[in-house]
Amino acid sequence: MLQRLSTLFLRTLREDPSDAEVPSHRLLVRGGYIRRAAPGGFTWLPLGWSVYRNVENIVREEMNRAGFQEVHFPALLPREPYEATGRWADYGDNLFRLKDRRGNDFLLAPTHEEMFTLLVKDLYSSYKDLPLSIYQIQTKYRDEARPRAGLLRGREFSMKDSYSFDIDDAGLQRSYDAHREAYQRTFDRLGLPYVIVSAVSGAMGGSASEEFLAPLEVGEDTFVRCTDNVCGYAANTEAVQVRVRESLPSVDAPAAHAENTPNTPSINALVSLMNHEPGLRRADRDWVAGDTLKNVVVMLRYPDGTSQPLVVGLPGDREVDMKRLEAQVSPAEVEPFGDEDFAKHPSLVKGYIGPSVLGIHGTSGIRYLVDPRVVPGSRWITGANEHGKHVVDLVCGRDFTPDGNIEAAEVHAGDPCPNCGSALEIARGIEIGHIFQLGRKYAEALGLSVLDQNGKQVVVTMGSYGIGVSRAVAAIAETCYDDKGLCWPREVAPADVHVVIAGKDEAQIAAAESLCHGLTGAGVRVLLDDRAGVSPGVKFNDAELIGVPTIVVVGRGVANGTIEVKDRKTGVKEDISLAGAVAHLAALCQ
RNA sequence: CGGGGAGUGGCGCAGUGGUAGCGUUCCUGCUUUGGGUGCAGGAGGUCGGGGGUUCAAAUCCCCCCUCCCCGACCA
Repeated sequence: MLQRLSTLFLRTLREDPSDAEVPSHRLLVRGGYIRRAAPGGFTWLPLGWSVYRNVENIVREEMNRAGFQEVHFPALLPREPYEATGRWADYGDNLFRLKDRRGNDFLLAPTHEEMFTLLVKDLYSSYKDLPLSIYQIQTKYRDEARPRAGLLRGREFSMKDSYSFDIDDAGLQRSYDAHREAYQRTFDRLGLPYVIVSAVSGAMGGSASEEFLAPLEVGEDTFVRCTDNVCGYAANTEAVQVRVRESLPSVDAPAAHAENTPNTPSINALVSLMNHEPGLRRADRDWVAGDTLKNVVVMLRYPDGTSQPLVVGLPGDREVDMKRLEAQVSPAEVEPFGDEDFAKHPSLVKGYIGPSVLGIHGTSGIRYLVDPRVVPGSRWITGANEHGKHVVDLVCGRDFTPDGNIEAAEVHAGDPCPNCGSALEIARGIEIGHIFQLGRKYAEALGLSVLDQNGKQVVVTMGSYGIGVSRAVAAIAETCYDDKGLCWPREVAPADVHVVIAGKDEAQIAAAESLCHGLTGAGVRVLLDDRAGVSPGVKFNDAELIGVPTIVVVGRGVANGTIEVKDRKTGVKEDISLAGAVAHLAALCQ
């Protein structure tokens, strides 16, 4: 393959586009790979499309290698299947909806669980047909509230989505493991570093799920992992399970007693007062925020329009993490509890809410879920449900009983690893893949079952697995660039070798042409900068911006029978003889 | 959706009521040819959209759209 810059549909930019912030967006636009075409939508130019296809092909090859078969669905789909699974409502504003000329509802698919389930139902009806894993590489549509960062979060993007179908849970586990392995191979080939983290399944439903995150600061996901990888634990913050003892040994705490604590609607004010008031001071040490039990009220809004209050109790040194809370209450959305809501619930005294009125059996009737650190036997200072008063020595299990636990408290760096107890660290990552054990949710909703060996109908159990293909292009760019431009791994690069003709000397041009002819004959993909009247400086800069892994300069060395070979990533240059150049470069490119 | 910033030629920017400018890109000619050559001439803009105020609006007022950042949202 030989592409000539003299005719390539390309214009590089001399300056960074002002609306691009993250490196991948900035450099892909500047290098002439993509152009913004719509809010959250991009046009791929020849160089970009070439990289995109390389990535797509690697994904495809690895799926095929694992024995998964490719199919292809429309992106434009009718409402009914999504109605059957409840996702027409659950997806909310994020779903692109439209009507045909008869007024029938359609959607642009955000993902295809329903259609795959129906397709298998359409064709298969026996356990003998299973297991089955099929996939597609398709354009997906999600009406994101805020598209951002170029290709990293668009409203139209390309995704490889696979679905597995098994007769039982053991089969699902095998299919899941097969996908997990295929994903590891895929990301290894793409040159993408990744961390596999435990995740929550969110709107997808189902049980076990893991995310593949490329650990990069520009990523939108926050995850924790065991510092120095002591035990290998890693999880999305949403999925972190706090490790606590079941209960504390029964303490000989005095009976709970209410105290006057005027003007202490905040934890800080309360702790400060408790430490300064002689009658309230603690003998052995100062009170700290972690001694208090903070009760946060929120309103849960469900997709059907109903709403319901919830109180989350947690140690006063932590805030509620909205992402973690929403992951727990999904598909409900969390809204702040406003003054008018307080007016409707007079038993809740803002700033002084305590457990005695909470719980579905309490006077307020509001569900009360607590952080797992609030274990039976733990002792707290908390609101007395009276303005300016708090209760001290309130013991969980003795003086109050919550309705249950909830993982909604912030995770802090240094918190103990749930697995081994060593400190956790917090990092950011780009979600490049996600694998789910869906279970039977979709098969049940859409009636996908097969006959087993005994002639009995068995509901099929499913998994779903996604790789963001267009996002992977951006993620790869993010992992490999410098102040001069992009720097692609060879397998995804738009070419293997970028040949620059440095001078206008006939001998140089002839040498470059002959070299390129030899290279393409050897199966090397070549980009040739044969632009006449363009100064060498411009060509060098463009070559570095475009980021092909090997740059060859055919210039004044030709007089001595040599050319220069430069590694884009390391910057290492070496002069090699023109005579052996094809063999040398072909070996370099494998 | 909340907070902040911004929309002027392909790209980067100036322009606070009076003839739309600069740099770059692009075209022509000469020049230069190993790190974004130099000179000269030229092309390219309904100033995000709509309404309003005014003799006159890129500029002032109102509404909307879009982009960027933070948060919320988000397989």
